Amino acid sequence: MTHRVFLVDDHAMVRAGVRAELGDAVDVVGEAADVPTAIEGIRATRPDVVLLDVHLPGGDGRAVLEALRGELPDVRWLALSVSDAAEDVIAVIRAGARGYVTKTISGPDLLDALRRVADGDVVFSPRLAGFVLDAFSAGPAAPAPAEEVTDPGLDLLSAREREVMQLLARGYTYREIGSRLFISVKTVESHASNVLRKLQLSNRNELTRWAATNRLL
Amino acid sequence: MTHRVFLVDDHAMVRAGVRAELGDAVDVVGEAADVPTAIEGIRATRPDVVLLDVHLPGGDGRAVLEALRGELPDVRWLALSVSDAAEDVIAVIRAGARGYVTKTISGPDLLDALRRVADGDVVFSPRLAGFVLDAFSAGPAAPAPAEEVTDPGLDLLSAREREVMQLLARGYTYREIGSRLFISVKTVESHASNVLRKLQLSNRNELTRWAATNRLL
DNA sequence: GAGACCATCAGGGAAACCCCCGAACCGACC
DNA sequence: GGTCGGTTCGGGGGTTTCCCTGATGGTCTC
Repeated sequence: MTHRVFLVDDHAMVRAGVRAELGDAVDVVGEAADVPTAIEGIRATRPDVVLLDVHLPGGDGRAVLEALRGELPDVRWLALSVSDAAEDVIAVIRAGARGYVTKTISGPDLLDALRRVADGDVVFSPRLAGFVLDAFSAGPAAPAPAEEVTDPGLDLLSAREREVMQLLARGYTYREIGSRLFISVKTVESHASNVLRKLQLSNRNELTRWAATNRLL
Repeated sequence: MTHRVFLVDDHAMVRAGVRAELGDAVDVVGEAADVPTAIEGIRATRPDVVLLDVHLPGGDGRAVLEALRGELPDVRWLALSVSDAAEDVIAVIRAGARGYVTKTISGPDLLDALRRVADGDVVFSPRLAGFVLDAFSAGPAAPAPAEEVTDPGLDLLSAREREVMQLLARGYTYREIGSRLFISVKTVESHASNVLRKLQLSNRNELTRWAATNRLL
């Protein structure tokens, strides 16, 4: 069964990219580039999931969500954004989105996330899960508890990968990590590559920042 | 005039390295590898400055300082550590040390730091100065005000260097920083190199970590 | 036993990083 | 007028990062 998806993003290229990546795996029932068009289109098509860009001209994507969540309780919302700032994530989650992924996500992963959200799961990019959970445990303002939280981030990594991740975040070079763990530089490269891919990070600086903000150092 | 210095560090190699680096520029009147030996030696030799490792077996280096500061008020203390954790720094400064440098410091810089401390100045590694000042401005528990604070860290950097530093810490590549600031990649390289040297960091990962722990992002 | 995952390592290559040197221009300061 | 520091670049070169393909062997599960 293909889920019915509505796209909201002000960049036509992004919408085209999402369409191309998703292919026939889902049914894209409509698109919108701004808040009014999105509200109208979603109201008309009643999709299973709305893939919602957080930053839109003429109001946040959150405005769309808040305008319709009462009216269309069966619609699930997955936030899509370039931003990984905690405030953006938490704001849209509090508004009612069932997930939040960044635009660095791969096509297959996006498809998987859409399906999970449509099925009622809660989905985050691995690197975001940490402070989303922090925010929920700290501030008791969240209404709906998550049935299932996928991608707890660290749990994606094997024990060895976690080990390498820590040393990467602490600034050690591949060579230093290798001699510290008594493995070759090439093995460290493998683990590092896996870590970055699994956490959807593109280089070790993002890893360092991620680890620092999540107090994993 | 050569200052009389006492070394406290549990690693013989570190003590040997300090001796070698300092050469005849100072008079090393004694060494110790643990707390009791240090207390005894310092009491016997009454040096101008004690170069004190923060982490010692059988008690912190702070124990040495607290045991002797009342008895020997003329002795100046310079903390030497591998740690740049805020709590370590602040604890030993509050205990009465007149400075704190990490073991990444160069020989000439260490000599300079020792002389400054012996002369009554307060000396920090540039990257530590930030949160030391923060701690003092936040918690008013510090007894002795510093006559002169050298190396205020961020203040070491020019305006342009601070700008580049921020973007570096945020993970932008040299190329991206260049196009964002409308300067060439080579100029970015120059600024980056200056930033790392001035903050005594060896690569941009350490910079990212430093900026993250100091909330400069 | 086949498949899936993990850990280990290799070769190769593009890009980025970091440093060395030198140079030019400019403004401030003595 | 000279010196100093900041900002702007260039050449050159070694190191590091990151990805690609591919290979081996171990464990675990179905």
